[in-house]
Amino acid sequence: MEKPQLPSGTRDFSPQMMLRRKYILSIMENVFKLHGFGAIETPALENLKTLQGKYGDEGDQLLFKVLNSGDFLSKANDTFLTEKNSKSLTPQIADRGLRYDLTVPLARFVVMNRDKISFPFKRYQLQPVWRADRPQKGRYREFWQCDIDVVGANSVVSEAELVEMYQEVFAKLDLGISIRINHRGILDAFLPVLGSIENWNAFMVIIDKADKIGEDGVANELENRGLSHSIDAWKWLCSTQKLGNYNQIMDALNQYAPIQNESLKKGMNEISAVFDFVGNTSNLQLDLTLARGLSYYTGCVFEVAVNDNRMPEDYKIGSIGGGGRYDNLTGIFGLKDVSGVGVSFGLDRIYDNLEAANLFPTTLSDASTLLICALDESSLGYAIDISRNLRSNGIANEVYPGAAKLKKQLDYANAKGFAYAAIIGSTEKEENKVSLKNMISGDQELVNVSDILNKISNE
RNA sequence: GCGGUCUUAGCUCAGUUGGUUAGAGUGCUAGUUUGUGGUGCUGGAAGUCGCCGGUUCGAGCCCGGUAGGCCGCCCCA
Repeated sequence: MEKPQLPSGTRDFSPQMMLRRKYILSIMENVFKLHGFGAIETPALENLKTLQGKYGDEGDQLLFKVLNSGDFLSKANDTFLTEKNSKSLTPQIADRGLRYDLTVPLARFVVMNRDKISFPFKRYQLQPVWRADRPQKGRYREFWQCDIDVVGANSVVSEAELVEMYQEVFAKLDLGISIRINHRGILDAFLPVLGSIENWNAFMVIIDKADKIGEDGVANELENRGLSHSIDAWKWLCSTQKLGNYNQIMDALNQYAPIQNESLKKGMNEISAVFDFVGNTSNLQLDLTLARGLSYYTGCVFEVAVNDNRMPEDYKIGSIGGGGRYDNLTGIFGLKDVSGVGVSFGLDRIYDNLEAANLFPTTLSDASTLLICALDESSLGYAIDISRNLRSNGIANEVYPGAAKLKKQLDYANAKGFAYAAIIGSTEKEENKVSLKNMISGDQELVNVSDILNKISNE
């Protein structure tokens, strides 16, 4: 016999888990709509051409590719086949792949539908994405992203709005967070210090590890990678992190001679505008070491982490949201000068955090109000009549399928969390009544069918 | 993609230095006076001990491989 098994990194969701996922989703969707965002959906499958080259080399390796239909090997190059050269062979046998995120499909969507869209285009999208990553806690191969993007406007009003939307969603979920913000312009200002774009890239990758390996760890690694000339800049960055507030960091930026250039000025102006527009900046922090991996960001970048003292001490998974501004993404698909900014909520990690801190409302339930229990086959028709009648009055209810033993039916009622059971046997049927039992108190009384509605809604 | 670790009943887990028919709790199921549960009692079913191979008279236990879970690296939601 074949043992049932799921592909690595994928999960089933039970009814209880779905209740909780929908709880999170509905809060987000509600906030998104209040800000005037509209929903779109795009296919799970995209052409590989659309996806490749947008996420850097690391990202490309994590794309799930889908084999072409039919006799896909017949068109493959003989040399690649005999050499078993997967890298060269893949483009010949796989034209499509599963989407890696929702931002690149959005860019494709915007370009393809530019005649129907009025800009600025504010859309939200709640859909799964796939990454061929090694699964771990908080890290799945299929997971949901909840994206909000504003395309076709370059004002930082949008950045500020997105920050506030993060705040609103997590306030409603009652989860404490901190939002880190930085600007690519500020990071680009370090280019003269590093000397070359290669050095700059290496520098960004290394400083991104700061919270793991510490200040000295980063300094050592810079030394090892031949970037010792950048250690002063790193030490300076660290000193800004110790400054308490945003104004002090901005002052420090103004006074640090090696990076005074246009790029810095642009970045600082935009950051300062965001801080001005956001109503409550208590959980918003300017963090000059925030780099973020995705190669398409050009302006502000964001990252959201849980910051809640109800979380278990040892519970740590990565960020639960992130995003930024991208000026050139639609350009790849032939639509120039369209700027976009967007952020993503990681549904699965938000779920994991809420569960770990026990922050889901206890009232979440999809149980029906009433279970109708027939004691004999001849009462089933009567039970179904009552059920239909109550349902048309908006009372969620169900008839237990079949005249099973009452014990079994009540066990089911308990397991599923019914508030009431209506017990029906020959006596009740003849008198046109039901024995209405309150499943919490255990009280039971014989009531007329017409009184069930009142009884249930009054208590 | 690399390293570590784990996998025994539907679920959570015991299983001593390799030695007869592999256990517990929970869940499931059937009884326990006619039609009353969430808390009683009695019984029952359920495991080729992840999978493949090896060592041995004999393997849940030792060895090799492989799949999956978890953890770390890489990267990220």
